[in-house]
Amino acid sequence: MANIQQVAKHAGVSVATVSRVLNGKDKVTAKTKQKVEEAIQYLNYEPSMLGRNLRNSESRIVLILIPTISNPFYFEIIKGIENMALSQNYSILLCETDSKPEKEEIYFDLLRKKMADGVISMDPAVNVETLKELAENYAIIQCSEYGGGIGIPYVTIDSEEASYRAVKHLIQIGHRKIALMNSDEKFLYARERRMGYERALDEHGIPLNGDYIFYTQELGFEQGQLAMKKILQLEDRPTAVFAVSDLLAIGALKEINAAGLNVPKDIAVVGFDKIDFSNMTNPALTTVAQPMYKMGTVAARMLIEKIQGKTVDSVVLGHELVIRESTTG
Amino acid sequence: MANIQQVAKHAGVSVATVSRVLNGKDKVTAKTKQKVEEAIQYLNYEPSMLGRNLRNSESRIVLILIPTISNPFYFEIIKGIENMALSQNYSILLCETDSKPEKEEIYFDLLRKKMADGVISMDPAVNVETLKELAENYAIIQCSEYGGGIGIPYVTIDSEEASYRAVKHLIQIGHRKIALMNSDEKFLYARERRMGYERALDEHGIPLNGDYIFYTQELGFEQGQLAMKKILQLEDRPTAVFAVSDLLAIGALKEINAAGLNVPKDIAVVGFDKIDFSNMTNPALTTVAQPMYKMGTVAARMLIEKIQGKTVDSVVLGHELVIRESTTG
DNA sequence: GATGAAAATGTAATCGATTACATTTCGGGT
DNA sequence: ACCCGAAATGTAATCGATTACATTTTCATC
Repeated sequence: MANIQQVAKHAGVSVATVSRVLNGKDKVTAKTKQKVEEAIQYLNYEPSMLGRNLRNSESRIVLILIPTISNPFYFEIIKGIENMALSQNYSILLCETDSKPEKEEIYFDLLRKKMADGVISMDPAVNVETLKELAENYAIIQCSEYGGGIGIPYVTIDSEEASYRAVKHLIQIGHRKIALMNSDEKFLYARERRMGYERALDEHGIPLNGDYIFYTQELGFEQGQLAMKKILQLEDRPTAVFAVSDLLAIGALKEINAAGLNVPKDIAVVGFDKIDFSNMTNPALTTVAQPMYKMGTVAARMLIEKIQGKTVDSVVLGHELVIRESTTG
Repeated sequence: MANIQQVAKHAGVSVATVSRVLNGKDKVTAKTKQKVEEAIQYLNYEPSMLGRNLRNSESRIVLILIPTISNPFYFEIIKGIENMALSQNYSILLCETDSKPEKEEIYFDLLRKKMADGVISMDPAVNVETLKELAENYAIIQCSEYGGGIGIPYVTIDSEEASYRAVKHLIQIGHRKIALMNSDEKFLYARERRMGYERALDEHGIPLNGDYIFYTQELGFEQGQLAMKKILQLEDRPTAVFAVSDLLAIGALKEINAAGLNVPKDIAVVGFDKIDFSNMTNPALTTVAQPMYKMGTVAARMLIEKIQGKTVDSVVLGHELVIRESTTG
């Protein structure tokens, strides 16, 4: 547990020289460098980031805000962020907010107290006012979800278009009675996905049926089951369901099976996100793939640039419809 | 972005007094306290943890080492750790090692550089030698996985007993040809689970059949599929499969379905861990529930006590067999 | 109002690094 | 041998808090 003073003393040089060897940007003679390195070896010295961070007024930590760790949707994004961050010597603090303002505040406080250099928010339920306020003084990027027009840079996909394509696929394979399992429209992406749904119907001359649109409070498996229960009770039962998350879709799948019906023969199902599990279900799920890893790396790069004081622009990434058994049997 | 000096000046007191108000343990007059609080308000002051951490030689961050974030097994444990940690004013840094020593080293370095106060390791592939060495100077707890007899406190379940009960359940509902889908026996828990399997067979007079034991490199879905493929090709096909992780079991499930066979009629399946998804499959999976949330809180409490210099003892928690459709239809 | 112990507050060292600026050393040219 | 600029190294301030110890204030008591 030696410090830089002791290393300097042992090497017979000043702390400045030790620091220079450590950081390697200022010049030191090969000979002194060796002396210092020997002392470091000998004393088993590891520079303390506490001292360095204070001096540099940085923590080299970035926060990732997610509503819950249980949604596999975030896995690849997080990996993307992590790898990019690590390559730039940042570590990531994963923050589960449970969509609760109290927990959100705990993590925002880390930012205010300089324990974190920036935030990547993926929580759609984040308090936009607080975020806007924080963005004036701190580096903040929104990833996947974004509040819309608040001047915080974001990286996301074109939800409207993705939704449009998913529904169009269902129409093209012959469906006309298509239910939409959406999340609460207080979220921008939910509104966008409904618009895509409507545009696809409209374009193919299918009248909009309000009874076919369902809203769920969260994007989980249970909510999917519940919504599907309601759909199955409709008099004029849809022949296809488009769910705005894979977990919802997997819930629907299970419920359809439980009712003794077949996917996709009786009801086709499309999900959204292409989480790992969408491939493990029976049948495998047709779904919209978001470029999650890329999204993560892009978000991380943007954040780091923001931290360095550069101005960064928002990014919209592409997506892809992955057609599997739940629509084509 | 005010600092404590400016607050002191503005309030007309010394920095010591401001610090006392901040920490609230030393006494200050109501009047000065108010003055200070007004100054804090006025200047929008937030104490910097960088300064505080340096002075206190702590980071108030704990590391969680997991092989991969994609295995839902860790969710509840992480939640448990997080909640306990937050309640004690610690934040958690989630570290995905991908079971690679290089990544492991990055995170261990954070510990050495005082960026973290302790580690909870859940990586079975962790380098035991390094861990042992680190444990001499730093607070380290092993959670769920443990290297065995290295003097690092751990919290886990009785794997042998859990495995025994799972297999016994299969025997009790009539199975005698039971395959074991195990992971590499370089891991202690894998050896223990095989022992439980053997004990159950032995106790019921069922001879051990080496052809029924399969080893997989990792505990994922694909490995489960692969192993199941091999099992299905056996001449004397087993009527039941016990997999040491739910992901393996889910892979098996999918493969059995793909072969046109029925679970549990043709082949019964038991998993291990009770991850969220074990309930979402069709049929729902019989599995061994580990008390994951509890495990997390216990591990976190142990770690914090270790950080505070106390000595802590290892803990073995209970488990529970959850019987669902994949064995009882 | 003087006294003194207790309570409140202040002073300054400290944690461990980085770095602007000052000083020393080096080496080439004459 | 001497001079001078460049290169290497050293000195000390700095980041922003906490806290041991010193000093001042308060107030009950006589």
